[in-house]
Amino acid sequence: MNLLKRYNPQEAEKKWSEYWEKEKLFSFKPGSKMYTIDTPPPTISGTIHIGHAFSYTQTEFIARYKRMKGFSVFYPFGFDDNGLPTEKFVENKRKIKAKEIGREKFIKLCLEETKKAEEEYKKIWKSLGISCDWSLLYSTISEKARTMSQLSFIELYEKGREYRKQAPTIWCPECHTAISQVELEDKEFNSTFNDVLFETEDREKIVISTTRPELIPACVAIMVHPEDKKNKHLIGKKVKVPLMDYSVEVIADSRADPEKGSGIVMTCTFGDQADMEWWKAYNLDLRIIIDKEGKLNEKAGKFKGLSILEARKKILEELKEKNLLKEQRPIKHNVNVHERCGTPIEFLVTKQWFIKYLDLKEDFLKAGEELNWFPSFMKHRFDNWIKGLQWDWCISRQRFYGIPFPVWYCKKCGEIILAQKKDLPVDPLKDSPKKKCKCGSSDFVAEKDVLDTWATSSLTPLINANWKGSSNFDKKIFPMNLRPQAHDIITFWAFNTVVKSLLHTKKVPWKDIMISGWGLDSKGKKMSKSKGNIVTPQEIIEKYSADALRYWASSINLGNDAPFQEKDVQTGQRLITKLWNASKFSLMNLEGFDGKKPKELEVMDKWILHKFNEVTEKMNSHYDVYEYGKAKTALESFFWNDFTDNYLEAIKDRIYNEEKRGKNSKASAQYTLEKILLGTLKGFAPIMPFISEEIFQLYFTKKEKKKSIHISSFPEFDKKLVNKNSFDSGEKAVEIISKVRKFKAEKQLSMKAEIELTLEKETQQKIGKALDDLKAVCNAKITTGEFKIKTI
RNA sequence: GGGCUCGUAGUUCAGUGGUUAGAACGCCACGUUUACAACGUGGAGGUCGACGGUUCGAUCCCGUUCGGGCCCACCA
Repeated sequence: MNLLKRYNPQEAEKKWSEYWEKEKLFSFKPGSKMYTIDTPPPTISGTIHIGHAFSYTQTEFIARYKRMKGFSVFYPFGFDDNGLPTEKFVENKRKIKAKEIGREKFIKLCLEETKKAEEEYKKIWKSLGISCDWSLLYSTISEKARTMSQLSFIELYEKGREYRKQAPTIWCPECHTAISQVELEDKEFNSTFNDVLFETEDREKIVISTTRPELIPACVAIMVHPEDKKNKHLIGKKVKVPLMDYSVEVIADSRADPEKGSGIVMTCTFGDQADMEWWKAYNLDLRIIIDKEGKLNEKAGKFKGLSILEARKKILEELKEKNLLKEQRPIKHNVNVHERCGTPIEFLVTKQWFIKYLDLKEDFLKAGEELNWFPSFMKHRFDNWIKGLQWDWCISRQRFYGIPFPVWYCKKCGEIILAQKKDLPVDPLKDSPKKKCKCGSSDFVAEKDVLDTWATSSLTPLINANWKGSSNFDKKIFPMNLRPQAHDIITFWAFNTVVKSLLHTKKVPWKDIMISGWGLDSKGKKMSKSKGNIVTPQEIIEKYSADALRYWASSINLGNDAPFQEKDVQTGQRLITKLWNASKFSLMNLEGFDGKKPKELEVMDKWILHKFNEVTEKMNSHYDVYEYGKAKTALESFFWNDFTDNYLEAIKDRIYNEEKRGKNSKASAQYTLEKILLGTLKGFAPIMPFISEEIFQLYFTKKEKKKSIHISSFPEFDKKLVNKNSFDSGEKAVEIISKVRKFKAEKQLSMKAEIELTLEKETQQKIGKALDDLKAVCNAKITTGEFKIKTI
């Protein structure tokens, strides 16, 4: 036993990590008692920070706890390695543009780079001690995921849930690509509100205020509120669009706010979401004047070729010249921009694939009811999102690196041709349909779009359950016990997974959903490369240890965000040192102990067993509702305050002075020490797996007949250990000890200094046989009388 | 504007309808004690964001309000 050595976390963590892998400790074996986890696949975007370590270790605490509770834990790992974030990562890393080097070459590079990045991610996750089964690794671009994602597409098409339609898309003119709503953010701009004069067919001048005069050539209607006294006489009239030679109709719609500007709105295709709703609702003309490069096209007449900002300037000049610009007021307003480049987005109309689901809102809300939410209030976000849904799910993206649609179109008749299920996965650009079209033609056009990555990542429970279409999959794995994830993607990942699961299996995908917060920088701000405030897990692991980092992550209540403070990691490191030292003391004094329970246990021993039993009960009930932080706090406080500060001090006399105190009293201490140390290590094992394994392996492997603490059994509450009398005696003794310590500290005495301690008869009776331990700890002579402490 | 959430010691956070509101870090004093100076013992430090209400009693429950955060909507 090498107990004199100081604990070296770097060495030990590497050693145990390799050991666990070699022993295949965490490999999943299906059994009768299973616990299945739908692990979030991190997006491959090149940046890993401490926030990732924060949320992934929280799942990990649960996985390790459940394993020790005897569950066969299904804990796969995955990567979300396609889609725009990955494309951007590869473009930046290789300093290329996807459009410039072409589809095929770009995909090749993406596959290369994601493979490299994944190895890096894997290394970090392993160094964190994440106990997933790496043989279950999945990736959303893998053949299996491509097959299932395409299968999902085909099945939903067959169910009549999918349609393809010309529709407005969010478009970034800077990046020349369609983007999704998730990729938008708000940015405040200084702008001007321009009062422009329009003229009705009967020569009435009306004022319309706009921040986007360049969209005047895209005007397709004018809206006023039906109850607007000032303006309702305009309804149904034709209005000439300034600078243009066409007219539009005035329509009544309650979404026009009479109090805003002049109360009259110009509807363009498209300036914002409201325009789209109006366009849809009134079947308006389509006048798209902005092209994919962000320039005005021929529909803008003489403004063709100008960029958006040039056109704005030019049109305002002309309006001024013609006296059609009544007033300009500076305003500040928020505009949706693309998060990657900060460019205000535009809406273009393109053909897209959709999943129809607005009719299923009630079912989705019901599904939310069926799930157990931890913490419960997170469910509100899910409900709130569903209630606010207004659009079907657009699942097509005009990108290169993603899962292709298994779809061709007949050149002759336009028929949609789907791939055969048995041929999946297919790449329509390389493969061809096996049969001729109904019309007899075999001339096809491949669908070039790729699927939204959420359309695939929403299948993770099905991918992991080896779903094969219809309801054919491993019912032991699906539905899963737990979906762990952070709160920012409740509306995306959690919601989309519920959608797909209901559509394919009519079941909710999990029993429980555990929502974690974010790990933030020390000021409580999100970590990002551009802000330069990233702290990586690697640097913290190197400087301290993975256990200490995990300690920090365990100290936050479920669902809360956590600013990263190095001092919290230091506290974890201190706990590790304390555990090592306390174990060193214990193991040194367990040498020669025969492991047998002595006939009678001493009072202080029964006291600590009782206390640990209480802690055990708490830990179990906290873990069962995913409150790992509370479990850790309970154990930590027991370990530090009761076990090391009081118990270890109390038994020293019995251990060191066997001849004076008797053989039984030493054996009693040893028996208890062994029990409590083992229990404490097990309790800490899910949070700090390395230090607990290190100490376990020094002494307990043979005793427990387990090759690792992580497959030993978690402490359980034991009725037999409840002992109210000994508990009361012990508490009283500890109370007196702390009074004595205070006395000595105030008198500036050494803790070893001898004193005379006067205790009332009643107190002495209450403390009972623990009085001998107390005497030794306090180095006191006991006399009887009114409570008093005196130096000698 | 809507939903949720947070506001407690210098800092980061626990916590409960009921004596005197806790921990860690930091600070101060003392102590070398055979697990631990990578430490121990003790101490100082709070109007529980503000205002009302319910209650015998509110940091906790209810209402209003102020301030921070997240999500959504708006952004003519």
